[in-house]
Amino acid sequence: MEPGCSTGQDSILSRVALNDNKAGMQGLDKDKINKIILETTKGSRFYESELKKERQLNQRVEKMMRYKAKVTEQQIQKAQAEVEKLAADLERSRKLERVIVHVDMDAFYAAVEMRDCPELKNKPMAVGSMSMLSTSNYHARRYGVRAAMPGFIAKKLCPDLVIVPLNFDKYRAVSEQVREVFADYDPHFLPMSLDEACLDITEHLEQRQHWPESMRTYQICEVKTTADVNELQTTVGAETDTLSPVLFEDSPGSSPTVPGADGKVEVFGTTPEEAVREMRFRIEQRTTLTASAGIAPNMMLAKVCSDKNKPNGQYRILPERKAVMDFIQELPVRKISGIGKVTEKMLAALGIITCSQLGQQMAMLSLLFSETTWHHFLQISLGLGSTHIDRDSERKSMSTERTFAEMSNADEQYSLCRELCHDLAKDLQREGLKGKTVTLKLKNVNFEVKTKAFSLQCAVCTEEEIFAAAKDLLKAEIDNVSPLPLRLRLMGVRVSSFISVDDKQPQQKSIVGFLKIASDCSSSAQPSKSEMVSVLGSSVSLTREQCPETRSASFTGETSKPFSKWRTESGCTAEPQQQTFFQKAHAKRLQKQYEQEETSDKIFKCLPADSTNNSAFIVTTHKPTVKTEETQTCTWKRHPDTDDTAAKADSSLSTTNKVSYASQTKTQSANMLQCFTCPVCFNQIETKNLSSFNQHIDECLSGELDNKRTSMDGCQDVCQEEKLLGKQDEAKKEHIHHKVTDLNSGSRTSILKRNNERPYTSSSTPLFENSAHSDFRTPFFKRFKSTSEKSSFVPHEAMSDSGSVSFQQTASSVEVISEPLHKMVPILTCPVCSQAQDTDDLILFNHHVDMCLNQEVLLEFREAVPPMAQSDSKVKDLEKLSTARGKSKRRGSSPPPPPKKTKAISTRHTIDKFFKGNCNQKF
DNA sequence: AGTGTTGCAACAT
DNA sequence: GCCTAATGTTGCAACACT
Repeated sequence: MEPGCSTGQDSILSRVALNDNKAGMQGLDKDKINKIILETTKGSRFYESELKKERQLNQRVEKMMRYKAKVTEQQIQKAQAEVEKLAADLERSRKLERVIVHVDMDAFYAAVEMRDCPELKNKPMAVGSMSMLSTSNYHARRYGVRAAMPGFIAKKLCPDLVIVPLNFDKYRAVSEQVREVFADYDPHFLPMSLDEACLDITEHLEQRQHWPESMRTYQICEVKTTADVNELQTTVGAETDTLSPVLFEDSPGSSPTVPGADGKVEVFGTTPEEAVREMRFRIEQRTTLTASAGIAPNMMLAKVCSDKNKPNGQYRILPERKAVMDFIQELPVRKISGIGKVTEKMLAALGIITCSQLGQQMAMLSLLFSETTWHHFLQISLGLGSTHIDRDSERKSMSTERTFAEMSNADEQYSLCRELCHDLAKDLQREGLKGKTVTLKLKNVNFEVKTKAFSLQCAVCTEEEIFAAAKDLLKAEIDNVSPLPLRLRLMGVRVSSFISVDDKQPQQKSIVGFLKIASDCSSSAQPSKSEMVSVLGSSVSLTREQCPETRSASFTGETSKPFSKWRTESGCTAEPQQQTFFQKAHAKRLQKQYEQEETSDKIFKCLPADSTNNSAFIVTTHKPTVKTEETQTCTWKRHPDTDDTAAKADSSLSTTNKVSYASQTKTQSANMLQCFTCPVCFNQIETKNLSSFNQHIDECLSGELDNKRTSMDGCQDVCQEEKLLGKQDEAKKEHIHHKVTDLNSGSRTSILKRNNERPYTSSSTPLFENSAHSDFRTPFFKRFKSTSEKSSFVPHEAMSDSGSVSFQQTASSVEVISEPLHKMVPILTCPVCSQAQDTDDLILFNHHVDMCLNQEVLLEFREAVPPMAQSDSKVKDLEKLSTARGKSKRRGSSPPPPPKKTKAISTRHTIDKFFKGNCNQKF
């Protein structure tokens, strides 16, 4: 046996054996079940693979223990001080006022199948295939059959098991019904998966206090499943006494739907428990399916609570520190979302099983685990979690993968690869996504998984483009094992690093490209959604030919006609289908687009007017050949507790020359009056349907409105502004003025300070070393300041020389932002016409630039635009690909990626949903 | 040489 | 005989820049 391989049967059992950490699985004959599982699985390649993983994990544990043995008392003391300090900080920031609810449908897929096929109700059944089960009903769980178990093993455990194939369309439809109920309690609820969601019902509860009883009264329609469940309880209960008492018994807060109650009414109270009981009642009435819920002051606790009284039950942790700590004390760490098999084992090796033990060993944990990880542990031990439900997390990647019987033939492998690329391309195009990284995932017959990624210069979304990269990665792997065949059991293709609106210059259909009739270089038949968004968001993109003498200076007014050198980068152009685009677009996309613009830290915005009428001038310059990015951003970050109309001005000068105009309008719900910003004339158009808005744009494009709107003088704009403001409430008007004032009073220093508030995107390389604490740990881990400390520092860009130069350049072009303007009158020079503007009002100035820019765009358009040089970057990608075999290539220091904002609602659980952080260990 | 950035692999649900 | 599929986050090391 090799060193560190102490894995015996007991150890491997933790991997392959029954995991009864699931509702309905208590009191089973685990030994008997495990014996069957082990007999079935032993000797298989899967088993061998699990053994290998187990050995690796054991080695990790041993390494950790060896390090632990070397830790000195002095180190522990020092660490203890740090832990206590952070704990005190965290304690101070504890928030108990939100009422967070986590709802989880009971055995969802199985319940849906049982509902639709009554014969299944009293049989042990599972949903999935012989290869893998997704879930099982409570009958099947009595036999040890559970989710993530292969069907063939389940059949050994329960020969009568009925396996029903998955039917996602059906589950999606039911999920939609459930979500409609959720939306009544929190319109911003966060779906975690088809059967799970997190809600913040704080506001609902406030309103509910004033509701008359009639609004809390529901008529009971008898739900058959309840009767059946009761029947089931009797039946199953008769079979075994070990059935969990909560399994089929209504818990105190559970659904009031009882047999014989048909036609009666049920009145729900105003407490959180009553509101959640009502929600579950309504779900059951609507779908005849039951749900369980957890109510707590944060998401982490709510998630744990929802499991507490499963099925068909609920549990609440009162919003008091003591209640939280009492709940946490004896809670096994494995119950916490984010602590998996590996972490559980690592902690168990340290004698940590419960959350209170976790708290007791924090000093040691801080020495053994990375900063992120131990911070996460500390939060758990204090019962802290996220109190803010963020629905805006966007999709980061998209992939498709397939498992199959052994495939060793290279031709077949390439053909499958192409097939996967085809499917993925379709999915990407459906969601309008393009990404720069293509990853190939391979699993060989020994269950060894390997992923190989390749980053392209150009974002891709077509089958050919993806396949071009994927097939090379595959070839590299085939060559690697040659002359032996590559024996695969799984292949997957993923595309990630989605480009943001700002980033997609080389491919983005500018309004010019969009209007130009030309063939689509990307061979993508359909315009992507992002493209639609970019048009809808009125994003006009021009790219200037690289021209050093006009770079940067163009914004200072030193160059007389800087924009004359701009041309469109519209290699990917579309048919003039604007009508179709607009018709297809949903108002939400406009909103999303605005948010994208707002959160991008690589844009310069003179001033967004307000949240409902947001017009911003964005200037970024990039010089692709220059390695250092000259970017400086000034951000007025939205305070989380304030309203959503963040006053914000970002300035940046980086090195590709790019000007884009973006304007966005916050929209209302579909059939309400909506306000759109015309991408041509920038007028605010109020309309109930997009068609009339489209018509308006058509008119603008045809020049009719263009002619009508010849004046660019401030008066007209003021009138328009006033007109608009008149339609908003006074508060918003006030807000605009406030923002202008805020901008004007911002001195350079204050801007830099505010810049610190810019949220840090996650970086594996911390920015600031904590010398005070790093001394004794640095050899093993890089130690850095805690997040809270980081925020008090000036961001690295702000401190860099190039950053300050860039800032000044920016500042000189938009003096409004850089000097204490309440003391001086700014001179605003239009970067398009180079004329000094006789106004200090940024709104007016923006309007002027909008118009100038627009004139330029239309002029360019009329003069027929040369095709973009996108092919250059494609050639580069090909060259890069050809040299990529077997070894990863590092890219040069290109500008950091801006926050990726693509549309998506994550339907997966992520640790981050419950905390901020992950659990990767150092060992 | 020190530090920031990027890509990959591992680990999580 | 047979052990899924999709997606997110982080640590670490290699690379690039100053």
